[in-house]
Amino acid sequence: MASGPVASPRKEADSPRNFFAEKSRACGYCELRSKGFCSRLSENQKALLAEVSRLVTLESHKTLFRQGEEADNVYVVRNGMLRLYQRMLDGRRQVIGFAKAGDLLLFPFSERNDYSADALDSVYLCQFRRQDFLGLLQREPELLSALAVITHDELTRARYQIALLSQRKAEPKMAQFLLALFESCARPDSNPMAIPVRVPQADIADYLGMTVETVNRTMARLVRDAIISVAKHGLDLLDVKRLREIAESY
Amino acid sequence: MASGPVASPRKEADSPRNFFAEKSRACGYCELRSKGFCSRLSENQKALLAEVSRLVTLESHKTLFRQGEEADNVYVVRNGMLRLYQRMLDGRRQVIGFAKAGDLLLFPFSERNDYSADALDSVYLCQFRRQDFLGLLQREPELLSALAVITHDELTRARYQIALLSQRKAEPKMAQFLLALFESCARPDSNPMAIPVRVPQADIADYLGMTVETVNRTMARLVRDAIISVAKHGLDLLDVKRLREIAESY
DNA sequence: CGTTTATTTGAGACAACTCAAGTTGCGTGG
DNA sequence: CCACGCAACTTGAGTTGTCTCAAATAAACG
Repeated sequence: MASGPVASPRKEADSPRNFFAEKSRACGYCELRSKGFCSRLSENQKALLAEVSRLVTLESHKTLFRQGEEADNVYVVRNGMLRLYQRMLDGRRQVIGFAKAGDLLLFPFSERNDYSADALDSVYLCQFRRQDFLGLLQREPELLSALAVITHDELTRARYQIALLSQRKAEPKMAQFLLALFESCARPDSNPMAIPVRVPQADIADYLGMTVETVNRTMARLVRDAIISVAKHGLDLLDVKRLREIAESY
Repeated sequence: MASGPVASPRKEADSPRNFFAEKSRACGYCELRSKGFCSRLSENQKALLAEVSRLVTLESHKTLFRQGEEADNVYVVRNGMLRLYQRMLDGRRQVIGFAKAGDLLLFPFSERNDYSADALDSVYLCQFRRQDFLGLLQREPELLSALAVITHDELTRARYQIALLSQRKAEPKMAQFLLALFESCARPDSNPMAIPVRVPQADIADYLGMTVETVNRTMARLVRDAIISVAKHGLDLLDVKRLREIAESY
C-alpha cells in the first residue's frame, strides 16, 4: 500500500546511526545518475533533503502508491525499477514509464497521485513527506527551479513516447523503446548494454499500445536475429547497430 | 521567422502609449482562461511581467519559431490558435498540441526551442525576452512555482495524448481528441461548443498518428451522423452525448 | 481565372488484432 | 523431491481496420 512500505533488512539500516550513514552513501550513488534529480542539487541542498528523508524498500511486485490516492509522500528512486501507469476511463491500463535510480516520483504540488507505481524488482527509495518537501521548496528557490527543470525533462520524455506511439509498425516501435531503455540503464562500467531487470511483456505492450502477442512475436524476431538476448535477470543488447537500423526503418 | 514577427495594425497599437494600454487589457482578457499561465499570478506579478512584455501578432500560416533555433523569447498566447510540432529523426512530423489563449509557449530554461509553432489563424501574443523572464523568475519565487505547476499541467496533457495514441480504433481516438479540443475552446458564453478556427485535417492526422484519409473518413462519418458540423470558420459540436459515447467505445 | 493546396472517394494489400490453445517457468505445499 | 497451480510467455489461424496508392473534386489565393 501507499502509506507504509516497511524498511527491510536488505542492508541492515534500522538503527538511527546506520540509517543516516546509509543516507549519505545513497546521495553519493544518486549523483552518478545523469538525469537524476539529486544530481542537480548542491551539497547543501542535498543535506537539507537528507534531513527530512526516510529510506524505504519495496519488494518486487508490490505497489508503492496508487493513482487517485491522497499524496502524502514523494520519492526518489535509489535502486531498482518500477513501472508507472494510469488507469484510463475505458479501463485500459497505460504504462507511462519505467522509473530508475535518480528519478523523482510524484509532483510535490499535486494533492493526489497522478499515477500508480509498482516495483519490478526489489526497490530502494528515499521517501519525503510531501509537506516537508513543499516547505523546503519554499525556502530554497534553487530546489524549485530544479523541480521545474526535471518536470520539463519528463515532458520531453513524454513527447518522445508520443512520437513512439505514432509509429504504425511494431518493429521500429519496439526497437526505439528498447534503445531508450538500454540507454537509460547504461552505466559507464557495463559494456555491452544491459537492462538489469525482467520487464514483463504485458508492461511493454501497455507502454507501446500493442497486444502481448505482437510484443512477443516482435521480441522473438529480435532474439532469433541475435540482436538482443533474454535472460532471467533481464535483457542484453547484442547488436546496437542493427537495433538502430530497425529503429529508423519507419 | 523566429526573431521578429512584426506588430501588425490589427488594433492600432504601435505608439508607446497605446502599446501599454493594450497590454493591461490583454492581461484582463487572459485572466478569464481557466488554464492560463497569467491566471495563476497576482496583480503585482502581472505588472512585473507587463513591464518586460512586447505585443506581437502573427498572420495565419506564418511560423512563430522553429525547433532547434536558439531560444531568444518565450510567449503567452493572447488570441488565436497555433499548432506546435516536432520533426522526428525519421522525417515524420509529430503535432504535439494546439496552443490557445493563456498558454505559455516554450520553457524559459531551455536554450533551444523544443518545438516549432505556426499560426492556424491570426494570432496575438505577449512576447518576453527569455533573459528578462529568467531574471523575473529568479527574483519572484512565486513565478517559479507557477512555472513548475504549468509545466506539470502540460505533462498531464501529454499523458492524455499518450493514452489517445494507444487507442487502436480511429473513431474513439478522433472523438476523444475533438472532445478535448472543444472543451479547451469552451467559453462560458458560447453554447453549443465550438472550435473557432479551421484545423487542417493533416494536422489532426499528425497529432493522432493516422493518415489524412482516415481522418477524413472518420470526420465525414461524424458529420453524416450529425454529431459535428464543419464550417469555414471552424467546427461546431452538435451532439455532445453521442460524441462522448463514441469516445468511450474503445 | 489559372495555380496551388486541401479535401474527398475508391479498391486492394498487409500488418496487427482477436480468439483460442498450448507451453514454460516458478513458487507452494504435500 | 515431485505434483500442483498460477502467471507469464508462446504459437497458430482467421478477421479486420487502417494504410497505400491513385485519382477526382473542391476550396483558397493571387
